[in-house]
Amino acid sequence: MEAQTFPARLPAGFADGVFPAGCPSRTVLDHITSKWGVLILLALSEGEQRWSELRRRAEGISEKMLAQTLKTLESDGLVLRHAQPVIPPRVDYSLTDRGYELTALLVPLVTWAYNNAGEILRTQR
Amino acid sequence: MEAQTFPARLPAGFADGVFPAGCPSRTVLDHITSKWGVLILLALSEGEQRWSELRRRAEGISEKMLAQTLKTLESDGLVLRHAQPVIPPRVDYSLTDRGYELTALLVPLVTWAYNNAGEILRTQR
DNA sequence: TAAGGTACTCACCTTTTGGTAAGTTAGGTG
DNA sequence: CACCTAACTTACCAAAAGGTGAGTACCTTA
Repeated sequence: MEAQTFPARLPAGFADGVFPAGCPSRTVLDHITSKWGVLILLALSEGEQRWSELRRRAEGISEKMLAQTLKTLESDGLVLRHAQPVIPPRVDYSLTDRGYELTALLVPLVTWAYNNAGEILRTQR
Repeated sequence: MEAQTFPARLPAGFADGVFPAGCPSRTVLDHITSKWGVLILLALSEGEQRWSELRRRAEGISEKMLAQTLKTLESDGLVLRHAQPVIPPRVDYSLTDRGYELTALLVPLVTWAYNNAGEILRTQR
């Protein structure tokens, strides 16, 4: 009764059970699990949207953080920025294929948080 | 061609596409997507572990953050703390059922990050 | 009697994160 | 000619996160 089996298994790279400090996946994980990153990715999972629309959806985000978050996600190849040279400016943001791949995993997580948040906070001491 | 269908759908509570600022799920989401929270949950998904073992696995974590993270996860009902009254002290940490439910969703996400991190960072600019 | 082992806590300080408010761009509109 | 609009950028400041090193408990072993 040594090797118990659990439902979900970590990738082989973590076979020793250690999550190395300098591992590139830490950086990426930080981006995609950041407070605002999650919300923006989720919003975009519903389709292409403009800057102002994203601002509205991720309630409470500042312009600074929206800009910063979008830049990070874009440079990670998760979000596509399509700027039209019109005045006033119009910029549409959407997910790349990689972004869709990711939100497919992110949505269940957020859904779980949404469904369980009530009971979790209610039963705190 | 108005209502495009995407692979993953958000819960009905977000039907308007807005993620409210005061929503309880934001708090829970912050806990479970926190830098150290993810790592601890993942480590525990491999089975019960002692304090010192968790410290080793979540490489780079300080004792302060380990204590803080474990307290948060425990009060969220995700982690179980089992202290044995021996000297020197021995404390075992494990996942609750709710914790396992969560890691089942978390593991695929981290696996994705692990598999894609290399290419994401390589193709930056 | 002194040192060792484990799981912490605390005070203090640094670093990072994030908010606020103002400024920028340039053509279209009154 | 002044103002509007949308999508930003910048400087400055406040708040939060996080690291460091010391201290604690207490029984066991040398």
